[in-house]
Amino acid sequence: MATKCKDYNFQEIEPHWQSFWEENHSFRAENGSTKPKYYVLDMFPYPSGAGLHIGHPEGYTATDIMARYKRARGFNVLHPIGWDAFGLPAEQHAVKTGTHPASNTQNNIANFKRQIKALGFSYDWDREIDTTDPKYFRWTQWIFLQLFKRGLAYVDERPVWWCPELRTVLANEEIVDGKSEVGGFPVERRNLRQWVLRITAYAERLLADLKGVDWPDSTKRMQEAWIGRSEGAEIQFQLENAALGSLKIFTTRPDTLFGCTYMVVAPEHPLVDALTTTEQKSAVAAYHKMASGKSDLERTDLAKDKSGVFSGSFAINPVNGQRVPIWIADYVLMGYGTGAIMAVPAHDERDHEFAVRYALPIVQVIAPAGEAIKLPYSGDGKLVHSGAYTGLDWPEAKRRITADLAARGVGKATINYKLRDWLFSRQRYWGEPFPIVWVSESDYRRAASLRQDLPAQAVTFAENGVTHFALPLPDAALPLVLPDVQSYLPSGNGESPLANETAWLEIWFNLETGAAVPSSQPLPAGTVWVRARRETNTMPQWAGSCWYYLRFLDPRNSTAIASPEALRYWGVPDLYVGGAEHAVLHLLYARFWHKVLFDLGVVPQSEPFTKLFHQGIILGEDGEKMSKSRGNVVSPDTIIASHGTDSLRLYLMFLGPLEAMKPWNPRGIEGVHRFLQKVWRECLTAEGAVNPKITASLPEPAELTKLLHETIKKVGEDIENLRFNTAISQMMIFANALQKAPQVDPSTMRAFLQLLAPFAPHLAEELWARLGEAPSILRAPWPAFDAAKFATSEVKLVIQINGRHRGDLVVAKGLSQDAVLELLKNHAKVTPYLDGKMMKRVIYVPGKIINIVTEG
RNA sequence: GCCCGGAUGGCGGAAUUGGUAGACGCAACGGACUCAAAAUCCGUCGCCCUCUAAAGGCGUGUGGGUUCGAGUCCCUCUCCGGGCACCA
Repeated sequence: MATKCKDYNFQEIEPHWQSFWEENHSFRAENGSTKPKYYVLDMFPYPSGAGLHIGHPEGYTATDIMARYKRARGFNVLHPIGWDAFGLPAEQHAVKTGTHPASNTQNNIANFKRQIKALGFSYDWDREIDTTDPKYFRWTQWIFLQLFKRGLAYVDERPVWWCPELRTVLANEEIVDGKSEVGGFPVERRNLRQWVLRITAYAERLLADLKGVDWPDSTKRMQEAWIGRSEGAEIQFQLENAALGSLKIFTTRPDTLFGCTYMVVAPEHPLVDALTTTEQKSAVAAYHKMASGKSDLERTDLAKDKSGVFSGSFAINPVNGQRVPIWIADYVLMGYGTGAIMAVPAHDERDHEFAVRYALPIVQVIAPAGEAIKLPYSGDGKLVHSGAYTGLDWPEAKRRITADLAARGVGKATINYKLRDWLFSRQRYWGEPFPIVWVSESDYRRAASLRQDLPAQAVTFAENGVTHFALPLPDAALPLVLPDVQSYLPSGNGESPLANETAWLEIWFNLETGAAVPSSQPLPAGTVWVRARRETNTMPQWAGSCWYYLRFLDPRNSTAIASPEALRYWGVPDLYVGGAEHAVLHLLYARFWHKVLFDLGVVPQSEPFTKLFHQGIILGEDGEKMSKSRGNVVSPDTIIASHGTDSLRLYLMFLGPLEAMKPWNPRGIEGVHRFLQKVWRECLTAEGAVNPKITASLPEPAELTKLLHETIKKVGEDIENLRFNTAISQMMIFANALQKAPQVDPSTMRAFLQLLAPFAPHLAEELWARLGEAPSILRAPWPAFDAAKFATSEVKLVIQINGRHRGDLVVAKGLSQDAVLELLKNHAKVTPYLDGKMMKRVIYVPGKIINIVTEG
C-alpha cells in the first residue's frame, strides 16, 4: 500500500495517500450511525479568482486536525466544505467579459478544489455544496418564503447607498469610509424599493441567547453592541400649539426630565413643517437644505461640529409645565427611537455642546454626594432641583418618574435597539431571485381565497398611484432560476439586469401552481391565470451562507432542507471556525434565520453555532498584511511544492496560538520539515527498511515510556483546546528523545505516529504502512495514556531564601516540612544563607517550593 | 471619544491556581563526520560584573502597589492591533 521511496519524498507520498483516501471514501460521514456525532465546520469560502491564500489553510488545518482526532476517538465526524459562490466579483467579471458568471464561478471552484485537495483535508466531498446550484438555492428561496409568510419580510422605499460606478445598491456593511468596499468608489443616497427582513423582531432573543454560547468574549460583545439594547421611556410632550398634538421622545434618563431645557427633532421628522413658525420658515428651510446636502460621511465625520436651527415652536414639559423650545438639528437621527429627544445639557455631552453653542440654558438636576463636579456630568448621584423627586438616587427616580408619567398616560417604559431591519435586496443579476411576483389587488384577493400560504398582512408597494401586491410562488414552483440575459450590466435606473428580460419578467401567472407563460403569448385557458410581473431584485450574498451548515447534514435531499432525522442526529456544528471579520454580520444573520427555523419547528435547537473560534491572520514576512501590492504573499501551492503539505500544515499550526495574528517566517518551515524528516529516519533506514532500533526484544528506556504517556496526555488535551502549537512542541520533544533512545518498542512508535497523524496525515499513513500496519492509521483508535506511567515518587523542590531561588532538592513526594528543613541543614548551597540567621517564617508548598524567610 | 485585546531574548513563541522566566523552533556561534560541501550529530546561546572560574546582580513595555514570592493580581502611563462612533 505504501510507496517504496527510500527517503522522505513528500511529492510522491502525499498524492499517493490523497488518492487512497479518495478511493476509499475514508472521510464519509454516515447518516444513521449509532456512533456519537461530531460536526466540525469551516466558514465556507467565496471561490475568488485569486485562489487560496495562506489564511484559508490556517483555519482549515485546525478543523482538520480536530476532525481526524475525533474520528480516532470514535466519533462519526461530519467535516464538510462547499462554496459561497454568489457574489459581486463574479458579476463584475461577467459585465466585463460578457460570459455567464456561472462559468467563471465554476472555474474558480475547480481551482479552489484542486488547492484544497492538495492540502489533504479530510472533507467529505460527497457532501460538497454550491450556493449557486438551483438544487441548493431552491431551499434558500424556500426559507425566504417562510420568512415572508410569517410577516418577517416587507418592501419599503428607503434611502440606500447607491454606487454610480458599480450601478448598484450597497448595504451599510459594504461601505467602508464612505466608499464602496469593492473598488473603493464614491457612494450616494437614493430612495429605492427594497426588500427588508424584520430582524429587529428577534433583537431581544438574539441578545439574550448570546449568554448560552461558547464564543470569544470579544465577538459576543460586538454583537451585543451591534444590537445595542437600551432601556428608557417614551415621553409625550404636549405642544404649546395644542392643535399639533404632542411630540414623542425617547430617553434613557427620564430622571433628568427637570433638566430638560430644549428639545430636538431630526431634520427628517414628520412634524418639522408643522412646528416651523412663519418667522423661522426661511431659517429652517436653509438649514434643511444644508443638512440634506451633507453626505452621510460628512454627517458622521464632522460630528464634532453640531448645528441646528430653532423651529419657533414650544412644548410643555410634562413634569413641571415649563415651556421648552423645539430645535431642529441633525445630531438627532430619524432612524433611532422616535427621531426626537429632550435635551438635558447638564447631563449629556452632546446636548451640552449644542447648548453652549446656541446659548441655551443648562440646569443641573443630578449631584453626587459632596464633590464638586464639572458639567456635563453623567455619573451617579441624587436628584436636585427636581420637585418632589429631589433627593432620590437617580435609578430610583427613573423608575418613579416613568411610572408616574405612565399613570398620567403621557409616557411608558420602552426598550430601544440600535439594530435595524436587514436590507435584503440587491439590484444585481448574480444572486438568488426572489420567488415573488407582483399582482393587482383584485388578483391578490383571488389568490388569497385559493391559497393558505400568504402572510396575515399583504406586502404591498405603491408606485405612480398603483398599489402592487407581493404574491409568493408556491413551494412546489421552486426553484425559481435565473434567466439567461443579454447583458449583465445593471439597468442603471435602480433595477437589476433582470428588468430587461421581458419574457421572464412580464408573465401570465398561475395562482395555484406558480406556472408562468410570457405575457406576449396568449392568456392560457382557465380561471387561475393572472397578469404578473416578477420581482427583479436578487438576494444578497449573505442569504446562501445563512443556513448552509444545515444543508451539509443531508445535501441531496429534494423534499426538505434536510431530513428531520439528519437534523436531529447531527444538530448544529460542535465547532465552527472562521475569521473574526464575520463577528457581526454573517453570524448575526445566520442566528436570525436559525431562530425563525426553530420557531417553525424545522430545527430542534435555537442557536446554530454553540462553539465558535476565530483563527488569527497570517501576516507577511515583513509583519504587514499580505497583499499583492506589497509583494509579500505566500501561496500554499509554492510551499507544498518545496516542503510538502504536511510541513505546511504543521508549520501553520506551530507559528503560534491559533487565534493570534502572526507573521510568516520562510525559514521557520525548515524547522518543522526537519522534525518530520527526523521522524522518518527514526522509523526507516536510509534503504527504506524498518529501523532496527524499533524492537520488542530489548526494553526501551523507562524514560521514553514515561515521556510517551506524558505526550499522549498533552497532545490530546492541547487538541481539545485548539492549542496546536504546544502540541507540536511536545511531539518535537518526544522525537528528540526518540532519537537518543537506543531501543524503541514498536508500540511506542505506533502510538507516536498516531499522535502525529492528525497533524501530518500523509507521513503518518506512509510510516504506519511501512512499519507493517494495515490498512490505514485512520482505523486505529486514539492511544490511551496511563497516568501511572508518569507518576513519580520523587519531586524536585525549589528552595528559596527570602523569596530568592537558592537551589533545589529532589525529595520523596509526600515529605513533611520538618523533614525538608532537616535535609536543608546539609544542603551546601543553602546553608550559607541560613547560618546564624533566625528563621522567621517558612512557606512550604509540598512538591513545589519551600521558602524560608530569615530575620535581619 | 468609547469598548475590547496585546506588549516576554536577535526572531516566532512557552510558562497549570501567583511558586525555578525563556520550553519548542528559527537565526547565530563553536565542534565532530567529510578530500570538500550539503545533510546529520554534539555543544554554546537574555543582559551586566568577572579570568572564558566560582559566586553574584539585573531582567517579561513604563512607573507604583499587594504578597514570603508577581510575566501572572491591583492602580498609572506609553505604544501597537481590532471594533464602534452623535443610537439620546
